[in-house]
Amino acid sequence: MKPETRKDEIIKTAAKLFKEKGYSAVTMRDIAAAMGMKAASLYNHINSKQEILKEIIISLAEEFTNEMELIKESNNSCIEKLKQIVELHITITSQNTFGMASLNSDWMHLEEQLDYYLKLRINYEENFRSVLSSGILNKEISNKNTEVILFSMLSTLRSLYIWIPSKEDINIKKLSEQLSDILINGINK
Amino acid sequence: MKPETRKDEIIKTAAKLFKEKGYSAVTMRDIAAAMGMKAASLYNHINSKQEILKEIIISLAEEFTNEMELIKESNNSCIEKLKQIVELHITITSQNTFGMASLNSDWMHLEEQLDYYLKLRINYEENFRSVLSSGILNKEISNKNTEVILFSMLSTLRSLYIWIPSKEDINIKKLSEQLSDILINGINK
DNA sequence: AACCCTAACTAACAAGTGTTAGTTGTATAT
DNA sequence: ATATACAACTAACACTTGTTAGTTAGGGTT
Repeated sequence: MKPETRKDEIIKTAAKLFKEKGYSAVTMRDIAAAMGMKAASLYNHINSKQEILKEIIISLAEEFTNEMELIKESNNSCIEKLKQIVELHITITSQNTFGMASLNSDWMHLEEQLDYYLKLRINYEENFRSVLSSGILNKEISNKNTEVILFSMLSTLRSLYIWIPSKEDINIKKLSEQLSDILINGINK
Repeated sequence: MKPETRKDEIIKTAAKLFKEKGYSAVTMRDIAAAMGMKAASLYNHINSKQEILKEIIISLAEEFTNEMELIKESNNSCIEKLKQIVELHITITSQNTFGMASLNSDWMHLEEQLDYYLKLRINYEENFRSVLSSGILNKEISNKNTEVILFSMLSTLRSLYIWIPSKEDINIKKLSEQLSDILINGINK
């Protein structure tokens, strides 16, 4: 829609570098070099290094929070909701693999926004947990340890950013079905 | 067995800090303060910051490599081998959660040892993949996309270090069975 | 008593860090 | 033609970084 501003380009470039080495190991001079300019020039477009991290992480976290809310409130079965959560992760991750790396690995370097991020994260996990719990309650989901299930599914979904880029031209629908199938039905014959 | 040297203490302390903020964000002064000494004093026991990282990561990587080799060469069924891999991860992770954080998040900051680490890692993944493949071949494992299965299981196992510390006094055998069950049989009723 | 080893210290360095101030060239609007 | 805004620049800052050199105190061995 709206054209990409110079600020957007900086954030995108930074996210790429953050994915490779992590927020702390990337310097403003690294980002500037990748943009073909000098470090000081970055400050014509952004206010601080910290702001870059915030922009990357918070927008993604809010996107997850909002979409999760929609899924949770829908009238679908719990299994169906789980499938939608899987697709949600695959969709967002394939659109922004670099940002997802920061979201998962560099959130602890947020400063002012750390509490807000943690709030969103906890909220997301609680909604995820409640989908699982009600699925167990109404016998859609086998009565195994909810926390272990939650941990296992979330671990896989959160790691997608490491794995997705290596797959050239991913088919979101197909990958989503394959992964849902494995997470829900396992691999046993 | 052998008593813990001062060097071991430093490595352990460093690993704890690395888990919280990552290798790059932890300074030698941070490590020294956590040890109750000055940064320069650390160099009576270690040669460099890089050496600390190497000690943490390489010993763990070699442990995984060796154990995986044993599992692979055994005469157990593939499903049984998968269960042993799950238990391997849980055992090592619960013994050294801090080190596992570095292994998973800070390996890219290895310098001289990076190539060696990558060799071990690739070898490990190939052995894992071969267990899955032969399981599919002899119909123990359903014929789903091997790469998606590998990714999903590895993601969960590699994330254990984030999750295990919160469980007070874990029962390795029990957790191992629960997790294997979920990874192999899924959650469907 | 003389020695050495260990393990801490203080002081300092050279390089690198995020960031600010002030300047300059260029395109657009008046 | 003149003014304005944008987006780059150079130079520099105060601080932090990993690391080295040299010193000191204590305990064990000769």
